[in-house]
Amino acid sequence: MATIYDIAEKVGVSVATVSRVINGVNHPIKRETRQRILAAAQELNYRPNTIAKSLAQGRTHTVALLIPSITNNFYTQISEIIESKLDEQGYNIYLCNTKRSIEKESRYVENLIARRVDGVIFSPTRVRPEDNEVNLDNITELSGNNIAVVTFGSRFPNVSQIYINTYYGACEAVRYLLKLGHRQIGFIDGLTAGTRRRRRKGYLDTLKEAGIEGEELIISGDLEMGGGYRCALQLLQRNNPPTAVIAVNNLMAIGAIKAAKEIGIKIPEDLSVIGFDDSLLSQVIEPSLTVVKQPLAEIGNAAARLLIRQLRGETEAETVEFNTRLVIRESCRAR
Amino acid sequence: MATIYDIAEKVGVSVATVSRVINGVNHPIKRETRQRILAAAQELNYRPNTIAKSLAQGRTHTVALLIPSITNNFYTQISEIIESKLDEQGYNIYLCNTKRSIEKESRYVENLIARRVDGVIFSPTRVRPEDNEVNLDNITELSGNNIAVVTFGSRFPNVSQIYINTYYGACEAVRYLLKLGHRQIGFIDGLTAGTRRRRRKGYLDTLKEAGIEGEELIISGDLEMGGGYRCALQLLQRNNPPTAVIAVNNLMAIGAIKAAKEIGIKIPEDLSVIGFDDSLLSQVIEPSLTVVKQPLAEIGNAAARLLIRQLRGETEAETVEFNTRLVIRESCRAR
DNA sequence: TTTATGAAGGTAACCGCTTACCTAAAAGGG
DNA sequence: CCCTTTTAGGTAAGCGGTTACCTTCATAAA
Repeated sequence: MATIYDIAEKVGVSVATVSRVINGVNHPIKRETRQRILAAAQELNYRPNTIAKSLAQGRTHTVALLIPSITNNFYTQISEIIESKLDEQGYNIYLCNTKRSIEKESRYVENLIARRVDGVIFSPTRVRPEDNEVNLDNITELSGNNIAVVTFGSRFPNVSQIYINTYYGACEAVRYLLKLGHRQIGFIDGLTAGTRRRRRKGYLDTLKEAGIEGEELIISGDLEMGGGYRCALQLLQRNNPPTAVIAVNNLMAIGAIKAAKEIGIKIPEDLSVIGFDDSLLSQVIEPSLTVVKQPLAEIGNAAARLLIRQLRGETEAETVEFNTRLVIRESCRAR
Repeated sequence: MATIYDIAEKVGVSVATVSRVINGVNHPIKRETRQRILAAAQELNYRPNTIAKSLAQGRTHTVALLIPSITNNFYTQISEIIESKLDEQGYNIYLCNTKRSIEKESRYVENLIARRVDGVIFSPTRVRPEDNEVNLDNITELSGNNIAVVTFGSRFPNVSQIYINTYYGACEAVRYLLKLGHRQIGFIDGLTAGTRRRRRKGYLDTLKEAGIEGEELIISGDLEMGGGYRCALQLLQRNNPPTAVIAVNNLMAIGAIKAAKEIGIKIPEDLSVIGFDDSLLSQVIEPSLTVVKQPLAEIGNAAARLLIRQLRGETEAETVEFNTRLVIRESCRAR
């Protein structure tokens, strides 16, 4: 494969001149020389070697997207925006799917440091609340090695991040159900901590304001449809079952609807359901699902923007906060 | 950031020795020296520089996933498998989302050559049938620059590829509908060519065998839900509307169901619907959708396997073929 | 005419690591 | 005891660029 040395030799100039022409740097070059160099490059089918360039310049123009899932609509929507924004700015993206495994996440962090990525957009995984520190280690390792970091989905000190106020989203959902006359409101939580803890808190706080204890109607499952299904079955088979249920993501909400239908509970007549995260699924299921929607496009845009800001050298951490929006469809009814 | 020179100096050995220890190459090293080097590496918080290594070795241990969409379930399912297999083998993955833009695809190909990726898993985009050549250019450019290539979703000569026999999938779908007594079977196609042409051919061939002309019941739209919706409306508002309809992907099938419902056509009583590609959506929609399912996990595994094979030096192109499977749910009925 | 300035290009060190080839001493073999 | 291996390690030339610092003219200004 041709190098700038080959071009230099062919044209009879030095590699410095070739490099300048190829990169269009601000250095005077005779028009004719430039053209001869470009012609030679073409003829030799020259391809710049980004690896060598990265080594020399200490910048790779590569960033990583470190996320818990690439099949979940929430992350794919955000990823699509991020990819498009960063591609525009000349960055390539490493796809790092942690599958909610802390080990894999840590391995990837090591790997990304070794690969000298310029930045990382990171949605950390936590298996248990105590794992907070593990993740902090990963983040401080990255920043400590001079890698720009933007996080979302968790809060960390001194890191640029996107914060989605799902606490109020949960409050709004509960308030809506209270207004519809529900008192027994179940809550289907995830097994892991993370921001979902705040949804649970919003749920509990709002109930308490209304003088209701919610603790015993909380149940946890994995974040998939099956989890929602199983949790709903358990909730609905109590002797004092809820008349409404909130699930922390939309797969679990769908699972809950499925479970209810199967045991003959009509939605929304007998049971109101609210999910988090919007997606086609929520619109396609019958009845269509009322959800607490997170602004995915904005989140993706903001993440890309914060990262680019840092890559340009602005160093102070910035937090961007977004609110959720309750999208009312057909899965809730007054009782 | 510490380099092997720093370690060498600290321990009092040459960089060659350090390099050998760090990489555990097969070269005798005194146990004590090894330990002192490892200790020094630890102390200096040494991180190997993959960039330098790549430059020296001429291999980047990086591959690219070049696909038309990262929000479409079909690609995300496959991508998840590919990521996990290649990660196991020590490869990082560039996420390249072409969004079905030939320009973006070509830009990415240039970029990937410049970045000296070791391989590419490529699902090429074609906007029109004539664009075949454009894509071939991309593929020959890649292989011409000594980059391993595995394609899926299109057929190319002399390239390792996954071939999904959607022709027979389409035939099977049509046969199933014929057996249910349908004669007027509509076909909702995509606007672009690609493998979908084969589905159309399967549809037409099978109808012809049964002595039916299908041409005039073919209609094309974009590959999204809206496209399916609009196409279905047009088909159903003819004066001799179809009693069954096949859509080339599942989003369009869902759109078609939505359209039918809206104009008061009952599914499956008045209209049978079959989609391609399985996903949660197909199961969640009511009635649940009968689909021609493609074996996504197998496709992903095979793609990764074929690529790894090439990365290990086996050069002859290999084609792996998969068949689809008709998953019968509730969206079709005999008439 | 002298001097400063800009145009055009060259030189070579450096980025961090790999690795073919070399050296020297110790161990083993007959 | 001499010769061959093996062990343990060093030397230095790449890999393909970038870029700070020169040099050499030609031109313009004084």
